Amino acid sequence: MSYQKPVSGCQQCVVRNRAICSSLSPSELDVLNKIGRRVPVHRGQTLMWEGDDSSLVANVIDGVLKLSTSTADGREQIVGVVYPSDFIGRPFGSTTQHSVTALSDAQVCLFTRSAFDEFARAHPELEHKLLQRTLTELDRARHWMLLLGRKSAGERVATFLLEMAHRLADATCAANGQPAERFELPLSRQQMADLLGLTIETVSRQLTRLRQAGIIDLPDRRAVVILDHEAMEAEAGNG
Amino acid sequence: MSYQKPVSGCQQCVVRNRAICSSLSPSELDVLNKIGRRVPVHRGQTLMWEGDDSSLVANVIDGVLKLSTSTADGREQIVGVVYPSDFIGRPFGSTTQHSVTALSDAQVCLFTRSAFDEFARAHPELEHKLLQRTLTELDRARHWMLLLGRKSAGERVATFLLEMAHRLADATCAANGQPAERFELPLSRQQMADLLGLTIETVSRQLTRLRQAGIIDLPDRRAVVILDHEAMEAEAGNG
DNA sequence: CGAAAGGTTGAGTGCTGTCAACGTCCGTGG
DNA sequence: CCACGGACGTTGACAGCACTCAACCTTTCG
Repeated sequence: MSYQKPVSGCQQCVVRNRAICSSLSPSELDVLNKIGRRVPVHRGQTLMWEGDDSSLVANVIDGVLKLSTSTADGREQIVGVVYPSDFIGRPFGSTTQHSVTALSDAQVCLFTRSAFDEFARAHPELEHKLLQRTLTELDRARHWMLLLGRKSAGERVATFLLEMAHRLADATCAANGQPAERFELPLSRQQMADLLGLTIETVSRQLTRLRQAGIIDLPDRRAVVILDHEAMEAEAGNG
Repeated sequence: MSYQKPVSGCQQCVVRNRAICSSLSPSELDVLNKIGRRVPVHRGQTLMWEGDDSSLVANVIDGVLKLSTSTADGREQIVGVVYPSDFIGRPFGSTTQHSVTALSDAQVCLFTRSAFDEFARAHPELEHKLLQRTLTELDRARHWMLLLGRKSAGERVATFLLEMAHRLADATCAANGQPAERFELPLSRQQMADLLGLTIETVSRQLTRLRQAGIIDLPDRRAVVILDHEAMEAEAGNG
């Protein structure tokens, strides 16, 4: 991993006002500046490995990354997807419980865990932001457990697309004036399957079914257009 | 819900040294004492409802409770099981994302969220304990996602029994000198099914299969004895 | 242009859900 | 004390959804 010189200035950071650092004063930021390094991560590169000693933590500046775990025989489950301003790694703990891999080229602001832990202990406002973020992630993870434990393949795929639309959508208007949503998937079919607890073939079939039903369009492999938002909600099992 | 007089003394609390309150000095405990109330909860009673305004939080003093969510059409998923010294409720957030229901008669130390939030903001050591606990819960939830997304019914039941044994086991020795573990399940078959993302029939069949294979014994409806720990690990898919 | 990676479609199987009957345990009330 | 009813659990028959295996198509890249 190629370390670069210290972050030129947290003040100019694009996630300055959204990441947990937003709790800090300019002088505190200067200190943080000295212990963090901005590091580029290439698509497919794994930043942390499941089971490793937890020696690094980071803020995501740009790009999308996955968190994943595997069984002994190689079955994989994606347990989280993180976006700019999200926090990754396991502070205050000895081992990392899941791997972190870049889904797109990305940039992260990397800290050694020991330096970050020490800094965080001295800055309660930062810990508070981290607590809020962790509580939100826990709610999200538990909500996903409902999908994995109780939803059908059709419901899983529809739920996933709606969540992606919610996170990524460029709201536009179709020619007929009906609202439409288009976005680019940050995941391959295999990654969607690993997130949804399905196989690649089942994901593909469900997407085809939704397309043939006129509920979505798939202009290319990575693009999705939601044509009928109401039908999607029904497909997702939301009332 | 019947409120009782304020906790007579946190100093004497059985979870005093394990719950997040362990971060507090005697004088700080006195303050906390004034805003918390010890409340009994009967088996089956629901303390918080999914979707409600988050107006209460609590520490578990005694008993076992479940956290659960449901789909619009009534399918349920248990997303967590909490034990004495665990924290429940959603501080610093407006709504509760899952219901909390007692699996056994229980006692909790209840706070209004507003009072707790205010107290926590003023006591960084308490927030730090809460952060550690939340990070651990997040790791646990994400690990359970692997079970729900990727494991077979047999693996799920075996994994669940091993985790229960780990949490509850009275280590004993069988007559032949081989180590054995016996424990009482805090969950009914239906609740096990809701936790594992299975049906009650499938749980029952897998238990019968493990019993007939000589890997476990089921002395009565709620008791389990693990006869062959190694075989259980293999059944659980832990390589 | 060819190969490799990613994605779709089809045929068939099997695991787990559904529906139903039956068994067991326990508390209640005659 | 016994009869009854309800909650809980087990077992069986069957069906269907999702997985497996395989072929084929599309896109990308050397």
